[in-house]
Amino acid sequence: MCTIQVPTKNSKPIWLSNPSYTHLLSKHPTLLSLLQNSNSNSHLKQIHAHILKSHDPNSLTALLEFSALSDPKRLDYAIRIFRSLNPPTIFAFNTLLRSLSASNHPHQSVHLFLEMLHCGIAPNKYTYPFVLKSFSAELALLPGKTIHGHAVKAGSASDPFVHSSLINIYSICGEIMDALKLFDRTPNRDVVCWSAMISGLVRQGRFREALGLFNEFQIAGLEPNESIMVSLLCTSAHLGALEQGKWVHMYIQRNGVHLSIKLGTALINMYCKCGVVEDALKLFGKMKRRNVLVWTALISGLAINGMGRRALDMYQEMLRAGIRPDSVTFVAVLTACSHGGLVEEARECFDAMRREHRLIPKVEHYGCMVDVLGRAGLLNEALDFIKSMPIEPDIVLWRALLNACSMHRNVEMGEFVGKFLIHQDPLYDGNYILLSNVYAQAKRWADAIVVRNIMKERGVKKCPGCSTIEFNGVVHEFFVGDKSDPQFKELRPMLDEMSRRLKSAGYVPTTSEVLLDIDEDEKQEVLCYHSEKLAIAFGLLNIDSIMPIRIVKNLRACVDCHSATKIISMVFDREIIVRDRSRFHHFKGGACSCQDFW
DNA sequence: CTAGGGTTAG
Repeated sequence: MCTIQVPTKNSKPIWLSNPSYTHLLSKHPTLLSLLQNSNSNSHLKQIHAHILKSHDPNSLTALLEFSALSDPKRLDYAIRIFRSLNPPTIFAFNTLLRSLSASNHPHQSVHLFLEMLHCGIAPNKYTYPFVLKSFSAELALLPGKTIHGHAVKAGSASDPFVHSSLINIYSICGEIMDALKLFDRTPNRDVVCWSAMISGLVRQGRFREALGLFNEFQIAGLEPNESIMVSLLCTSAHLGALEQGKWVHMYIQRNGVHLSIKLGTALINMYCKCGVVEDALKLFGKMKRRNVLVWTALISGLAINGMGRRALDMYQEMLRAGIRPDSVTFVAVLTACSHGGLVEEARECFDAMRREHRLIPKVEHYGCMVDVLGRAGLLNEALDFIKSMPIEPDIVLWRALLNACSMHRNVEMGEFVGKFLIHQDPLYDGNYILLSNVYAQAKRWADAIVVRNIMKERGVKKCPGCSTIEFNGVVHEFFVGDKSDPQFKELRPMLDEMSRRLKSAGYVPTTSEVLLDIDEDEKQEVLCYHSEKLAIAFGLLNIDSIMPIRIVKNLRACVDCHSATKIISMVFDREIIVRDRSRFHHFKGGACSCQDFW
């Protein structure tokens, strides 16, 4: 006799919210009655025993499906049931492949797929999406291509699900051209096919192309689904294109789109990355469910907007709300500390991460700590910290130290770290620039020039400064010293006006970072044409005077642009918000939100 | 039984 414990009133039927389980259970009403209110493994075993006695293969498959999909921990159990099937059905194979594709070890799919072929069972249109999903997770391009070939031969490649899965794996593996080729050849593109392609472009950082494709999508008269909206928000966040991000938000509101947790996270992230923290907070307040990703997006958003203290408060609130922080949360929390100069708080968080939250710090967490210590000027301590690390420091971490050396004008350490980094990563321009800055700040011009020459000899090009500004829904781009730009003529009077007003406000250009072997006047001239200043001039000329001027640039803010922008915000009485490659600067009334600490 | 999407150090 098999005894099944009667479920109590309070036990939660957790899987009933998941459509696949309801589907499964509806096919097997007996199982439904037994499993509906039970979530314990002993029940599972009892039911298993019961089914074995009844010799009902259908029930056994149903139990396999239940074990494979209800909880990742039950996958082993599912495999044991699978092994008892002789021969396993295509459905059993698919179910296990489906479970593996969502598990932490998707690579096992390949063995199962081969076993399937070995058993003489032909994969069907359900098999391919699962296998491809597993391979995507592993970035396994070649196996993916093999599966592609299989699907073509089997006549399944034109199935819309298989087709989208193929577009997805090619773009995840960086083979955008192949993904586009498939996309172009799609006969009746459904929305998911578009969304696979758009998200593929976004994933590869090809934001302009993604926007272009979305434009085509709209022309085709289709309505975006949630995935496309998330991809668009991600694009807006990367480009700092607030207008476009707001458009998506308006679309959501106008069409009564359900604000899912993913969509909410994407919106919060977009507002933070566009420098509009208030709107991010407003949205956060409206969200009914908040998981660790939502909280982390907000904490990191506050951090990059110079609200380190507020970010830490948020983190405490998250703990009080019973949400467990993950490894990414700690990156955000430590970033908040580093941008806010909160050294002690950072140390506490770093310790709490291990002790209280049982998370092993990864290289990025050590990197954050080096950044915290380095920015605070504790360079020797930062170096000792690196020496005591139980894992190998990476290039990014060393670069944080070099950056700190440059900030705090420590030539000895800067020279050592800079040379080491150039040796490690000779093709990266940033290392040369930082080292030559370190020399220039110490007025060691000859050394600075040597570094620049080595860079030139090796054909390493300095990434040109570029600033963008959104106006009337169009993103305008300005490059450093780009006098050939037709807009430059129009900007000229405003640039002169800026110069005049800056001078009368007592502004003195900071030329220590200009390395060219030229005289002081020329250096000042070079600084005037930094892309950021061109964009500000454009903003002052075109953007409505009650609106803040929002600029996104590709490099870190240079010292001169930073001090000049502070004064411009005062003498022109304009709020100027600049996003540099790692954080925000909110300039207002002559001061910056970063408190000159970036 | 199937495809797509959210947070991450400088």
